[in-house]
Amino acid sequence: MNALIEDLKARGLIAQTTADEELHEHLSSGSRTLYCGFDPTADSLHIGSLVPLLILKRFQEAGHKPLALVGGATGLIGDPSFKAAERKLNSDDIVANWVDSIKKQVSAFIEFGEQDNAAEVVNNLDWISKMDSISFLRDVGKHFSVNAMIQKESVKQRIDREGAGISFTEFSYMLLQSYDFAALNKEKNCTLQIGGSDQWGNITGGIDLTRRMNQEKVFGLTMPLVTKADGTKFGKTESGTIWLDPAKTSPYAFFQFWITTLDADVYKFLRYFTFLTVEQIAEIEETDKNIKGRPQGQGILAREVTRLVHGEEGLASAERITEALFSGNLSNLSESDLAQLAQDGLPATDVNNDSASIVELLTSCELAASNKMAREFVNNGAVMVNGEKITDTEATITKADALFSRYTLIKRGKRLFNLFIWK
RNA sequence: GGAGGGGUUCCCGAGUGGCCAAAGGGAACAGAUUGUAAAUCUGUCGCGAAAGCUUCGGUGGUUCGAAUCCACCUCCCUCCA
Repeated sequence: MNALIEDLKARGLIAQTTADEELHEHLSSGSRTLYCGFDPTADSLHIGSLVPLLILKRFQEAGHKPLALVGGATGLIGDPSFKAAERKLNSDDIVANWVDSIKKQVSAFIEFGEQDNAAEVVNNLDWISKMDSISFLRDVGKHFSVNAMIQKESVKQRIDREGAGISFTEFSYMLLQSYDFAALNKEKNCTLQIGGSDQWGNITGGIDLTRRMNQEKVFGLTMPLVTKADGTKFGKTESGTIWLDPAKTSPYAFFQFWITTLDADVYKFLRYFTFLTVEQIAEIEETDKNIKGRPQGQGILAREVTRLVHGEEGLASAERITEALFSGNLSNLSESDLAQLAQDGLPATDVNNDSASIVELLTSCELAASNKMAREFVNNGAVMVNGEKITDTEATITKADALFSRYTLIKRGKRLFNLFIWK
């Protein structure tokens, strides 16, 4: 039995593998090369890609060589797997830009350098763009049966469902990804592909193609889809997707995302998203069972994952804001603390007058979408100004009332803040 | 190329001339309760203080009145070739 696979199993991180026993043997008998693909569908990855990224890292720590494939070519096509509808094509230059930013992000998780199992980032545009359409159809396409392809669960809803449909472009996606595996096997002796469970069809396609083109036996491993106990979608909040790019989701917002993890999910997420051992996590869970009130799991999860993604500094800034806003008294904050909060990525807005109505302030930032909503929030008692509840919709906030004549901190609801800076 | 079916407010989806800012569900938001949970209960959920205004793929038309009828355009789907 292979220790790494056993650990992944214990963490619940394995959905399916091909040739289970042979895979154990394969990984135990030497340093292997594996890859995972990341298609550029935006200028940043989001936390949905965190599980595969961390698994690449786990493999590397176990002595294997990870390849992060950025889909410069496949990103131009669009993966139809389990997607309800055909997607819009993005232009070459946009995708090329995305490839660059995603390359950088991916690089933060795995070690490069001189060691034998140093990571590499590859781009499938490098080999796919070299292939002409005749070779594609003769050398790759000939190995695929359309009969088999339309049977794949991943495209079923597009084929069966009334009102859906799939273009030849997206239908061919599987062939490109399959060819990636064969090409990486040939060039880099890559023998394992990992991915989310939605990639199973594409991965097995690649395994078959590699056997046919290269006469090589290669393996696949998929991770389960990350789900939440309440059935809502993982990775989204009221303010949208949680990105890995700190410019798109601040370390503070990122930290907050994890801190609000449901009790029912937190230990599972600790196993998925941290490098704490399963034994350590079991201990945390055991301790939490015996304390009344707030469990410690969410805090540990938030700290571990924020450190992994944003480093010690990002974690420190996230914790500073969290500490200031959620533990007790705002009046304890010094002027430099307040200045630091804005620096650390707490949403902040400049105000150019000496006074403004509460409604104006709320609508001038993300806290309220319209005057109507702003009034409703005030009426509901959802608005706090510098820690004091405001219930008068006509209230005026002045510079003179500001903390240090400069800062007004407004809270809407349980955990949404905006700092106003008077000029 | 031919025939047919569609595009409704964040999503799904009802609505075929006035009672429609538009059913229902989901998501979301606020309050109570709590642990910055869950569950539950209450309220909100186009804009506007209100009068009212803007919306049902687009443009134009019929009508006292249109999401609903007509014309053209556009995008999507299904089947046939």
